[in-house]
Amino acid sequence: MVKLFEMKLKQEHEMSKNEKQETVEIPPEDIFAQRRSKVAELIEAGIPPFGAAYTDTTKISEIIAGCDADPETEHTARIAGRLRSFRVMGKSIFADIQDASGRIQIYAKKNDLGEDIFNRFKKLDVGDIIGVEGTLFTTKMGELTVKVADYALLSKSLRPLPEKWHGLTDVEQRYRQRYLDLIVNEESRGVFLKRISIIREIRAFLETRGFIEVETPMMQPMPGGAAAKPFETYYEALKSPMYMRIAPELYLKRLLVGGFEKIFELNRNFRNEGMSRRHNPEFTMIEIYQAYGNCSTMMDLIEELVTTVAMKVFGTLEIEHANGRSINLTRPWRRATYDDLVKEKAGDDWFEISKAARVAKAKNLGLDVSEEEVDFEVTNEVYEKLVEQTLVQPTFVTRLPAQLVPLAKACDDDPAYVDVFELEINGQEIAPGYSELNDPIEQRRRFEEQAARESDEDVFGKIDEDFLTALEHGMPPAGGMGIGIDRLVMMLTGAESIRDVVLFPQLRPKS
RNA sequence: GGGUUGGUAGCUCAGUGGUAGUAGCAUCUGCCUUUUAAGCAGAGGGUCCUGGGUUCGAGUCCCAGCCAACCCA
Repeated sequence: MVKLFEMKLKQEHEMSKNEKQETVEIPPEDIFAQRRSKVAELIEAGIPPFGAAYTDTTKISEIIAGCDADPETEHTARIAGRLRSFRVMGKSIFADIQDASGRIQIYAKKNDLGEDIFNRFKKLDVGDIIGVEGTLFTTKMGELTVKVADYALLSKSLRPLPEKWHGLTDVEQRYRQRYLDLIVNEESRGVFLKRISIIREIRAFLETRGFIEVETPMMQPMPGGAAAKPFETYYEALKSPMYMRIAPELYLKRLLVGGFEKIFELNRNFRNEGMSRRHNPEFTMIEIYQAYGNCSTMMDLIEELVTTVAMKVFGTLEIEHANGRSINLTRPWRRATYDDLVKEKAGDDWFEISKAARVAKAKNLGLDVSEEEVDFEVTNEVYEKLVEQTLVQPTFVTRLPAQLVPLAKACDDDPAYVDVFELEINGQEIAPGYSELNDPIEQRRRFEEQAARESDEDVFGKIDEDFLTALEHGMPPAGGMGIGIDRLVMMLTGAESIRDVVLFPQLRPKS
């Protein structure tokens, strides 16, 4: 290893020599070239610019906490991180170093380090990753600072960090070069750490209630469980087309048939649709199924789940959003039927008047509807455009029209409605929940009906016989639900865009 | 897909039809041993998104395109 490294050093050395001969003078504005030449200088001096391990360090946050707790005694520190700022003041240098836990000032003094080490330290750049050892003191200005006794260059940075004052403001660059966003924007780093905690707490919550996490195929020969356009791929070995899943539902139900009773899967789904503030083509969803439960079992479960997670991660049920809205997650959440909510906006007589009257009324309300639309679509337009976004506080919308939700169980008292809910928070659908359909005959009928409607699109026209066969063996009655994790995180963190809660959101490839 | 706004130095941005800005940050040089958006002095750095057009003259006005953001579908 050492030998290899030396060879590499030598090679780079030769290379840099050649480069030097060719480029006599590096223009000062060419930062990359400047940094490359610093790398060459380091190699020449026998100092590896991309150093080795630097272990036995302490987290910066712990150093700070330790000093706060006991300010009297002298503390020492051994830390590693990235240089975030660098202030040379003649024979002394102040710099800030940042690790995953926090940021602390370091101070290098020529008298302490000696001329050689000090001059080498002076050649460091903002962005370099270094290790530092020293004692702690407080400056005149009262800032806790590590006085450098020794340091090691762990990785030279060849490219500059974003501008120090404005930071990284370009939205596109924040997404494309998320690592810069994470280095520079503490809020952004915070949101992702919150996301990670939310997911961890969801798992913890479900596991303490006896749910088990399962994994089902993401590549499926027939995409199902939702109405969405799938991504298509091809499996060479089988010489057959495959689809990225749009939902895990049909596989999870097979597991209910197989005797697993309380299951969940938390992972990615893929939908071949446009992207927007609320949509990323791949998104994270958790689906949860509980045998012998139903729709209201699921409502109770998600109320408890979301409030528990919010308390664990944020310590509060009051979520403040940037737009001044505040969301109160305190239980119990409002439960209202779909029809009642529509009537609130469109009038109590909405379901009694003729279809033509409904279309006219919808137009009056500013909706873009036409006579050709099926009746339930006109009503749903009212719901989607006028009702949904007004549901800021958590609301379970229940008893949806059967046409809207093909996979759920009908209500006992009226087969035109299904026993489901949609949980709306902050004007967004966070989670749908169902009393799952476990009647294989009815399920087949609905599939066939759907297939007839969509026969022009070959993928949807097919019926998942394998799934029906499973159902025909008997699936226990069950409650099921799916929670859009990205949207849940948006709601809990106050993020305005899904791109702010997905580390690497989908973007148009740069040519 | 439609509308709005924008694209000027590495970054953030000024720019009134007449040589592109004493701009800030960053970079380079010099001074500076408790600074902190350190400071002071100096230097270098430009395909004004692309292509047409109007004009004696276009970063600026017009048209088309590309890219992005925001809103709407």
